[in-house]
Amino acid sequence: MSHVTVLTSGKREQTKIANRQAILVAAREVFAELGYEVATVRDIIRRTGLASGTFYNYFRSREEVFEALADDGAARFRPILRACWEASDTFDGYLRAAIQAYFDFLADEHETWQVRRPAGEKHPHMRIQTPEMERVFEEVREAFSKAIEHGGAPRVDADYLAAACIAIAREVGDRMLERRPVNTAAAADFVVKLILGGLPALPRLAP
Amino acid sequence: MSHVTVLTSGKREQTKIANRQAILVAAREVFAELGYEVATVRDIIRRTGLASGTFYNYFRSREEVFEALADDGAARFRPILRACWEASDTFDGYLRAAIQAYFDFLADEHETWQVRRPAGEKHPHMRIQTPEMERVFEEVREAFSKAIEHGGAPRVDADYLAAACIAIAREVGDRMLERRPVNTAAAADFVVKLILGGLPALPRLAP
DNA sequence: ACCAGAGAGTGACACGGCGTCATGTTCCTC
DNA sequence: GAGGAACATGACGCCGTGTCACTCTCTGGT
Repeated sequence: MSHVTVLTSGKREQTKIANRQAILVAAREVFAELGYEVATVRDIIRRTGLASGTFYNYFRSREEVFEALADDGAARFRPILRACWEASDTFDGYLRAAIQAYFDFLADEHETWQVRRPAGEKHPHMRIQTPEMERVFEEVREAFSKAIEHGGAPRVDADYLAAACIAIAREVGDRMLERRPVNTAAAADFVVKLILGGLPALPRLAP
Repeated sequence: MSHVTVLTSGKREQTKIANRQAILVAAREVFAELGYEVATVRDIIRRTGLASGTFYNYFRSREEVFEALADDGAARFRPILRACWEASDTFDGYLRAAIQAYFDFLADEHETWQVRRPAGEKHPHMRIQTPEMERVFEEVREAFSKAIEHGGAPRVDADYLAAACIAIAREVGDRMLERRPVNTAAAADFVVKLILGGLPALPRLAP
């Protein structure tokens, strides 16, 4: 019998991971099928086949599972965003790459999951405020701040600007998904031009 | 005894109106104090002193009361928006007036109600999709379309543009409310310049 | 003035979801 | 292999939900 123990490969650990995953998968399906508002913790539990108490070993509430799913989305997008930053040498280039990447990501997630969204329903795609989503916001704001410092952009209110950019991307992104065919390039072009066009016109901060 | 009967002044009608109003007021308070997610229909009922069955004579669910409140907000804002349109003779003027009006409206509502919003919590301020909110969107889109027709703005995608403008106003508006002091003029200036600056750079549609 | 009936208010009730906890089971450590 | 820690289990008490049979009050017609 070998004493070789791969890190976190005890049977205990594995079922723990498996259970958590099972709950997340079930929750994703349930939210997609019933809609977030209607779905209950019991619906999720039933689909996993676990006992009700087990659920509460992993999440405190339906809300918390939802956030975990949302956080997961943001966490998957963040490295992409980071890559855009590292691959770009100008502010314009970064912005264009980031927006395009976001729209592609959105379109991809959308068709992977086939979210039926009952009219203005909550869905865990970057819309809710989670720690990971907060980091995405920070990253965008930082990118803008750096661009300002290095003269790649005028001295404007980076906080408002980041908020505005994310808001535009979210909203136009949503509308993009409702058009047929889904055209991420056109949407990205629209958003990028709006932002880059508006940037020079923005009120300047005192230095 | 006079036979003069003011329209809809039967006792029946009056209590009906009063009850509906009582429920809305109670709901507003409960949502503000507990947050939308946590509040229950029972909380609202208890505050009104009515019987539980009565609530369901007026609204089908907690969600429906919430929408009524949200709709109310949009309904109060719409005439303001309309007035901005009628008072302006240029597209720029309309946009500036509308954004400024929205931010003033937002600041006013915010302090009237003293909404404590438990971190990313839903609140019935123009965020949720209601019939009245849909009409606001339509109105903005129409204003843009008309401006395009009359040559006051380039031939761009009015749908994306309206979505983008509303998104920016919402998001920057929210951040504005979190700064001290609340400066609606500065926020409006930011948003207006961003949009008007970006407008000429937007991709044109085929005529 | 009166009455019949419509329309609204009432709250007990059956149902089901919620989160907990005492108990059982499984794996890990020594 | 024994002891114990960690986790799974599901019955349970609690509470919110939406309904419905019943009551009461207002109204319109005679």
